Amino acid sequence: MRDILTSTPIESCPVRQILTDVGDKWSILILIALSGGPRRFSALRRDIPDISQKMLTQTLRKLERDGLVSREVTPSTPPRVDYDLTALGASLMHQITPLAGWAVRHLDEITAARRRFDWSSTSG
Amino acid sequence: MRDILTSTPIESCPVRQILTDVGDKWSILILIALSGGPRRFSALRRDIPDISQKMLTQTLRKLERDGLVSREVTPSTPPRVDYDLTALGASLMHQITPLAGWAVRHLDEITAARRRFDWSSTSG
DNA sequence: CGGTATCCTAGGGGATACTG
DNA sequence: CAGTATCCCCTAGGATACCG
Repeated sequence: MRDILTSTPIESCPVRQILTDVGDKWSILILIALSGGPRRFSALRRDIPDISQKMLTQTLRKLERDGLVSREVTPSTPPRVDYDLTALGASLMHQITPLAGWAVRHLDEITAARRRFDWSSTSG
Repeated sequence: MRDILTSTPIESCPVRQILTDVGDKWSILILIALSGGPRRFSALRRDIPDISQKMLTQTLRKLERDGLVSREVTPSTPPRVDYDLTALGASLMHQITPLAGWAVRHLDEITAARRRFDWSSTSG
């Protein structure tokens, strides 16, 4: 796998692309929220209480641009916008789920490692 | 899965933790390089040509702190430092590999979606 | 309701120089 | 060789205000 690094320009490493893409502050949270089914803008705001309106819009646009999320506008008054995972987005979440499982199983281990590291830096 | 969002404080969502952790500019690139076997500092610099010395050190420290990477110093002159994946790091990479496969298989699709999005934004 | 537009700041990350 | 230390820039992202 290491040859990915030399065989392709770094910028185009596919793993890196999706990890940095989905690794920003809000993307996965939105994707997780949408994995429960379609959701309106305001519903997403409630799902993720501490996201700002700006970042919700901005991140949704990015995910839409990537083809991971669909956006359907109903031009009523007041307007109504429904977001949903696309097939591509759903298939990505299918990959994320085992990773989520790993994270849950090993979070304690990571936390413990951090404590050890910080402790031995401080005192030893 | 959506209940992760409400059942726990957002900050502690485990998936988010590892994704933002490994989603920074250099982490996966280093982890990928190390998944080929142990590697010296200077070898990693060659593997990832455009990383700065500062960021290589800094990112390695973070990964070490997380318990994903081990660091072994041989105090010779000149000094020698070997980095390697820990068992935890290797098990993480085990989860990343299928994700990498997905990324490779669907990168074209994402790129196409972006072109469509950018095109329809520009022209109508 | 579902957005823009504007302003502003914390910190990620590069370049360069120095050290044991 | 494998790092610190310093400086400096740029952008992700928050707060606030306005709009159809």
